[in-house]
Amino acid sequence: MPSASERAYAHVKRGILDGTHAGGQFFTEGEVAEAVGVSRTPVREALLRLEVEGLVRLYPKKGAMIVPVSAQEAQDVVEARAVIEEWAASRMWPHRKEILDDLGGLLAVMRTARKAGTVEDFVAADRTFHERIVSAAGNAILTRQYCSVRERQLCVSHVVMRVSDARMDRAIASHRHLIELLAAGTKADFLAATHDHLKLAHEQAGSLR
Amino acid sequence: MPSASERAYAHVKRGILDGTHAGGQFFTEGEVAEAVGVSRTPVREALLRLEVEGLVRLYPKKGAMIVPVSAQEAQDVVEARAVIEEWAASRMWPHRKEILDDLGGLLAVMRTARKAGTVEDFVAADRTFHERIVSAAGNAILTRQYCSVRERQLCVSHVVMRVSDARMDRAIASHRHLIELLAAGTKADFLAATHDHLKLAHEQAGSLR
DNA sequence: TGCATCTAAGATAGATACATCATGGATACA
DNA sequence: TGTATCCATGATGTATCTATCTTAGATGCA
Repeated sequence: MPSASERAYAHVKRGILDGTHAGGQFFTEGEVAEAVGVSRTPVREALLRLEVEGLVRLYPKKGAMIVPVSAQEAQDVVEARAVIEEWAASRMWPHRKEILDDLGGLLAVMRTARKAGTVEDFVAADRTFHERIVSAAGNAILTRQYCSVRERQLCVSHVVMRVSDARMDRAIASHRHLIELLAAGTKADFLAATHDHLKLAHEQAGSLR
Repeated sequence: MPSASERAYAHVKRGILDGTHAGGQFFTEGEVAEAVGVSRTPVREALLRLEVEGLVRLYPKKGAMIVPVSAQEAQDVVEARAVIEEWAASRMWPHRKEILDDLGGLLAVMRTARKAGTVEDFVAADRTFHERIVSAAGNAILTRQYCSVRERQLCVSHVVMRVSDARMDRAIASHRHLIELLAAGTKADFLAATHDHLKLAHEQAGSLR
């Protein structure tokens, strides 16, 4: 059984990420404590972690606010992704063979999720796909920061758009292309494809404002 | 007067950053609580924040350990810096005039600190110098991550090397050069100079292993 | 001597109690 | 009626207390 503070953490985070609680909304420690069925102490720890991650903002003696997603932030998230992913694409190139199988498996998961219509699974596989590439670049610090950015992007997604079937199809094709290039392409082509892949996300974020 | 939890946070962090407490060292909440003169509750919060930042690692029911700096991590820190700073250099170029005065002031601070031999001030000014450049690129997420990386680099520095007079002189020259390029150089030259500036740090980190 | 087990000390995790502070509304006065 | 002040309410910040868990060391047995 997970600890009380972890349950509180997961509860609040889930509420934010799945869009149940919109940005800008205020809430108190007591509310969370009662909802989760623990005391305020573990809730405080959970909120603290969430603040460091940038999901909530704590106002001393007043309460907690879910950080709203601004148009600016949507852009920032996508740009941060691009900076790290494009660096990673170049850096991981020599190690590409080691993760090809993993990536193929994740692409299969995406296909399955597409057919089953389980958007959650699709998005998760997409995230893992790119995380595998980034972690293959071998820098623990940047990998960690990348994961944090992707998580933040989940909140943004709820504001910006819904994941449509067409979008999933395009994503599948794009990921398949990336795998093909890793398996039997040139480094330059792979970098270009990575860039294009991210440009798509950039344009989508741009549509927010 | 700062809150109890902030005092605890500052106390522990200072101990780690200035090298008083070496990496790998264990300590308990109670020790910190007694040293700072507060109860264990705010200490817990402080340690939690420090764990998220990656400075300490908490072992459930056992205690806290100061994360030791490995050779790998020293490399990772420098590389993370380079990735963000080189991106920032390119991105902030159109806005360079807005921060020139600030940068000049910081260079002056570095010169003063060099003469006075106050290494602390020198290092702080150096950090702020680069943070200004990164924040001028206008991405709040990457700026935040950059600050976190730089902070981590402080721990690394204590392991890798001491800041010598010669090193300070070189740093001052290098920063002056960057300012000159921002004031009246080309973008390409500035990017190249940024790259060189970071390569120096990279080689220093390489000397750790 | 070597190993398994038991026990006691000490640390964290969590709950609860209390102090402090911010805020909104009621009240008194001009 | 408008405004300033006061107070009640409710939230956080901190201290303290209890339960649980980990582990080092003592103890007993082979």
